[in-house]
Amino acid sequence: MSCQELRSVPFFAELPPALLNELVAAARERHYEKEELIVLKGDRPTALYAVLSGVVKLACQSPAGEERVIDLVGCGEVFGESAVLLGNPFPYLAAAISPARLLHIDAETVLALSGRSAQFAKRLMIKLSTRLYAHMRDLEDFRLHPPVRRLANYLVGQGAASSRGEAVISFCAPKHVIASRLGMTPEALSRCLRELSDSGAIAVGVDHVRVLDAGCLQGLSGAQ
Amino acid sequence: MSCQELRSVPFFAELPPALLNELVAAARERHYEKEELIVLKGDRPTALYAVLSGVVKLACQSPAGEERVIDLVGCGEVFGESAVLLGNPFPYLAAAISPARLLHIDAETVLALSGRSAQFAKRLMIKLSTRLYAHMRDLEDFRLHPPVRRLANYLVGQGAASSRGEAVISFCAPKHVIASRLGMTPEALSRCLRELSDSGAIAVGVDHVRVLDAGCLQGLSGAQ
DNA sequence: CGTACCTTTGATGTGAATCAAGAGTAGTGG
DNA sequence: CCACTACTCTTGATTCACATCAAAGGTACG
Repeated sequence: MSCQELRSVPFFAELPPALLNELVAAARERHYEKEELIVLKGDRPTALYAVLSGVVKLACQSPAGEERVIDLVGCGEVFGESAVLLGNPFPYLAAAISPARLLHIDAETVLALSGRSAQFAKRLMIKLSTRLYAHMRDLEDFRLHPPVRRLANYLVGQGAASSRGEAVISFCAPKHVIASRLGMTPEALSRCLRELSDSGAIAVGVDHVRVLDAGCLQGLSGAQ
Repeated sequence: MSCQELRSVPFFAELPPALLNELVAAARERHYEKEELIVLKGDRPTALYAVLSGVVKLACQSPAGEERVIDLVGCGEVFGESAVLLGNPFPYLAAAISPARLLHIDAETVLALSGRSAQFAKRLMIKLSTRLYAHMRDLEDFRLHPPVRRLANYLVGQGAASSRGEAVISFCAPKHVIASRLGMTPEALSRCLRELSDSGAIAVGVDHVRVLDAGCLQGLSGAQ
């Protein structure tokens, strides 16, 4: 583990070298196979996790055992901070969707640093607040937007808005996982994609979407 | 404004006197009428809010203008921290449900203190994490539990579990507001209350619920 | 006492889940 | 290289839970 690698994760990127060294000392790298579990719902938090490569899903499970994907966390992202800070059991399960390399950063160290370094505390506060905002958007989406609009929102959020020409968004997971993330069944996602493609806003490929009319998408997605 | 009053808000209760004095200096009290707006969705955050008395609803609005209650914040609670820390526009609207007294604590001061005091930063991190956990539970509820179960969860969360005898839970807002908070129509809430009362778990009063069989409620609510 | 609002109850409608095939797309082994 | 199997994805038919609509109690307040 090198400082270099740690700096590739935006969450850590701007921290001063002294802190990075402490974090590196508290970190260990681990490889996960496709579908391998990382944490179970209810586990005591022993580490903060950073995804170096691959994709990880966070999900909750119904009593019947079906699972709903809460979020997909990709390369360079971090998860588990709130559990570590609170010391509460993880409220969700985490599992690798593809083969993945993760960094485990010892919970004790994170906790200690959060008390000792104002800069680190600041990063944590910003990360927590950002996550909270994201969750609020999700909750709002679920509570007042129909599936098509949730899909449009998702595509816009994935960068459909960025280029004015034809942006291409590739799915980081099989469609049924994306469907679950968006709170629908695979069948529903399929129909929503078709609806958007019929309206000319997008062209659907096997594992990607080509954005033809970003304006239309954004109109649907409610962004001004 | 006195330190005494500030200390009545759990969020501030354990802070050292020096900090409390700074906070008091940055605080001003304001009264709101029933239904008066406190912040609009999209407002720049100018303060952290603490509820001294009354009840405040946080809500989002659909394009059509109907609103969905995200949370009800009562006496001794605090809201707006994430907006202040991030400096992002408020993602929801806040309005008094009943006549209310609020404390506005200047955003600049909050921001400055969060950088200067490890203790204050810690409180903020814990508050943010706790809120995140609450949101996760909400999202889970919406995504995989039917209305009756959401109601049961809510009642248990309100303290139905505490006493083993007959707990009484009084609604802090008119039923249609509670209904919105629980993601249902007033009609649906009415039917859910009836269902629980028919099953003998609760007895429904005008503005309260008497819990007769906490075990049954908790069984429904999924808590072990 | 009457008006206005909140709540309950019943009848109806609809969006999305579920159920059930079928079509496309890999991976495997002959 | 081509069949064979196992998925994943799409499409259509059906069902169901909840929202919506409509109207009738209740309750509070002037």
